[in-house]
Amino acid sequence: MEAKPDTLTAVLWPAEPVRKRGPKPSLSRQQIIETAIEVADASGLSAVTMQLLADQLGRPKMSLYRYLPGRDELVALMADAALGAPPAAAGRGWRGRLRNWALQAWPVFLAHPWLHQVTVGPRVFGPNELGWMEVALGALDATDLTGAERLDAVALLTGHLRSMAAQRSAGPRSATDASASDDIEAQSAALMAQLLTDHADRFPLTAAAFGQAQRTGTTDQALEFGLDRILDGLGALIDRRRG
Amino acid sequence: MEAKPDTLTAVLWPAEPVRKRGPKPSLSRQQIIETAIEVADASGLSAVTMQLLADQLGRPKMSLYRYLPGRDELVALMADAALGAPPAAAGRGWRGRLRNWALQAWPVFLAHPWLHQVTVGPRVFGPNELGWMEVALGALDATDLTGAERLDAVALLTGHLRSMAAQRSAGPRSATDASASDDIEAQSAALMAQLLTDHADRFPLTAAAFGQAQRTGTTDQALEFGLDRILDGLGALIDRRRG
DNA sequence: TCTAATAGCGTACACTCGACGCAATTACCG
DNA sequence: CGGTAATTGCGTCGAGTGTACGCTATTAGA
Repeated sequence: MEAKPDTLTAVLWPAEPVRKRGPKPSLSRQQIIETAIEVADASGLSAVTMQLLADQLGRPKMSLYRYLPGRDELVALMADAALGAPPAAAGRGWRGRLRNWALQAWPVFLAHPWLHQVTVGPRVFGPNELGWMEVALGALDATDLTGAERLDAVALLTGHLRSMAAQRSAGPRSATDASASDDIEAQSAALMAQLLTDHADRFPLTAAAFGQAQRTGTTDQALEFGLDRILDGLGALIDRRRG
Repeated sequence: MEAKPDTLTAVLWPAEPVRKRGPKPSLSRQQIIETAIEVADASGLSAVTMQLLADQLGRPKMSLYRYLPGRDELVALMADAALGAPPAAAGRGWRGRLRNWALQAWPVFLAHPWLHQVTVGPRVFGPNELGWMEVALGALDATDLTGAERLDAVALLTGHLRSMAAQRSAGPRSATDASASDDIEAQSAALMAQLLTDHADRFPLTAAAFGQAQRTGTTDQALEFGLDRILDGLGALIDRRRG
């Protein structure tokens, strides 16, 4: 129920493995995490239930608690595992590297539609998430930005990524079918269109912009739009600092 | 459990009030929403339970379902009510107006630490949320941006606001005490500092940036940093379009 | 071989949201 | 001024959820 930062740290940053005495575990933490990620990818994070997970693994429910302190810790482990190892830095200059970094993170969020609602707010970072951050900060290493500015810049980028990822996949839904990603976005757009035609007098600008955008824009364009705007803004600051 | 777009629309955009025949309701939907917002502000969104709400109102639990189809609809109504009526457009030029718009939305997110996790993803917009969007689009009305670009620009801004709001208040926590906002952020920072000193060899850039930032940066600075970067980036595009 | 530590996991318990249906109340209409 | 019909109040119940606790079986180390 409650947040347990110390337990989360202990789980995400495991200490030395001690020699065991008792019987051999018939399951592994990695196994649980992997199937949990599969379930979450297919049916949403709310479908990741200790009961379902145990059924999937062919064990009784309570046996899972030998490997994990609780569900919160499982989710944290899922997030860091789903993020995966950070990519190698690639690209020309800070801008190219940062852009590549974001474009490499994007498919990760698309592959795990629940990831954006978990990598948010004050939390305990896992090794992989810290690794991604390290790579992003590496892109800004040659600039004259201060430490706080670099962190803020990376936070701005990740915030945009998460925001766009949220647009793709619904929030706390428990979708049963896998074809929900496009459906939900299209369904939401249709509903919005209906709403705006019904109340076009109260929201004329929104109705006009939406009507025009519906023929041209997609979410991928929104991603690139925000990305380029952020990079432009960062570029202006970096140039100002250097000059 | 499931998402019900049509029900949400019916609740958020109520039709004409029909004349009633039966006994007079002893509660009102507005009353429920208000106390639900109070509970959420004080103890987090997860504390908003039908049971607790009913206790707070001095009624049995099931009586609430006469006023609301279910919890999802309640949360949607809470969100639109907490957002409140949009502010009047104020400021010089598109930049001043957009900046004011964001700075007026910010305290709303701070006052309702759960709002950021609800105004996310494909969803049914309420009247107030659409009103806010209309005002933001009004700021860009004099520019040469296309409809899609204007929507993307507003989405970029709101994404940043939500991201910063999430940084302040924890995610799905159920904080008991009210002094959690500063505590959690400080606690998280301390934990991050500990983590980075423990593994400074693996994440040297992050450790350096964080150590430098911890003495200077706050979350309010991060908000303004991202805001100014976004506005700079939008300005570059707008100037390019005009020239 | 004996012992001590560990894994497996059955049985609770305290919660959650919500479906259903009956009884009481009140407004409308003849 | 009735009688009818619709609406509210809400008790009961079921299907979920996470997890504390403690007993038994197993196995590595002394």
